[in-house]
Amino acid sequence: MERADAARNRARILEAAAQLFAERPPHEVTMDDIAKRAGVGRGTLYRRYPDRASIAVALLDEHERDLQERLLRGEPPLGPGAPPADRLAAFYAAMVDLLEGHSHLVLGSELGRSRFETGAYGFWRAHVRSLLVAAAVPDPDALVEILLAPLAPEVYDHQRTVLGLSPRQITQALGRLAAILQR
Amino acid sequence: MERADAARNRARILEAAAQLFAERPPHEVTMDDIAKRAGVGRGTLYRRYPDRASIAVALLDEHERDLQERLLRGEPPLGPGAPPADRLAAFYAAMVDLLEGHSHLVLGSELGRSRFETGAYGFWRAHVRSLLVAAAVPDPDALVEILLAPLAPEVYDHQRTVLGLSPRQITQALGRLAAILQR
DNA sequence: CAGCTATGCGGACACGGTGTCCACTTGACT
DNA sequence: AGTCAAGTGGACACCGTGTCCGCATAGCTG
Repeated sequence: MERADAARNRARILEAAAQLFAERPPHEVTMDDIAKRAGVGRGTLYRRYPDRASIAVALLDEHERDLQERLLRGEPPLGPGAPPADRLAAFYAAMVDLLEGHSHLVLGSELGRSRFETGAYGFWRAHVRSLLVAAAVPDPDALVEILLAPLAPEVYDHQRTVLGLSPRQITQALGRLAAILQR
Repeated sequence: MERADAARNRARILEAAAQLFAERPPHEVTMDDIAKRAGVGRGTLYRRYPDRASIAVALLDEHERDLQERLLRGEPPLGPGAPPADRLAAFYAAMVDLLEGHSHLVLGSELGRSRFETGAYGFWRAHVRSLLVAAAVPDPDALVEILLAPLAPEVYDHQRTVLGLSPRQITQALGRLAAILQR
């Protein structure tokens, strides 16, 4: 049972963090900044969010839930019903949308390798693995991570920012990757 | 023109760093540790290597040079002469060897996104891009990063350590990826 | 409405790593 | 041997982190 002031502060913290991640590169946002902006003490901040990553994860949570829902019960080709290759391509397209809209948040998480331990990643992994199984690919476990690797926020950011690729180009290239499942 | 003591100290620093990266996770190795182990002051260390990443890059340099040489002038399928798909598969296999042998170094670099700025990455990129061009793939620029993404040290480490995959399994899965070029 | 309790708050604090700076040393050239 | 610039090393100040504990207050109870 969460107290009213606790709930209010959590909302403040998340909003402050969202603002800060939007206006600066993530490694320049300190826990102190977030606490200050939220009008909250350090102790209060650390009580719920032990580090920057957990804040960004919380921020992304709703968007991820939404996509998860569409993967499980949405219309094909994203949802069930379409051939695995098409569903994978649709998944890639949806992830590009998500990265595009919230890349600074995802990047804010600075997850690095701990990215693999988030619940969301586990879900993507399970989803893609099921597509691989449906497509009768040998050794699906080995291929899953490889197919998810291009969705790493750092990779996407580099493609967009440094190389100047458009979301559309990236989506199409990923679509070519998804075609692997067609054999 | 480098003075004799400077050269000696550089060698010491690199050896100390190699030892430390081999015996501990990278984020537990501080610049101070490296300086201590090398028997060198902090100032001396920072003079050449402004951060941990640059040390790891220096350590990896020779191995990368070696692979670059084999890509340019070695026997097919790694070197020139074989079909693009085969050369890409061979490149993947060689990279898995490199990651397997020196993963703690690569990880030590903690490159994160700055990984894309290293000279070695630029070389991999140019190489794979040339294979894509040779295979007449549309929009090679968009596909290059995607094909290199699975070689990110974090991804490889996760596959090996957490998922318990063997280098052979990973190589084979990457080989399946390389088959994209066959159409 | 008053009293109670435990949950939550917040700022002070100690710690550890980073990077800089400058007085001193030492190698290389004359 | 003398000169001087390159190189050295450790002290120092700074910053971010995470913890801890006295205090406030929300929410329950009678």
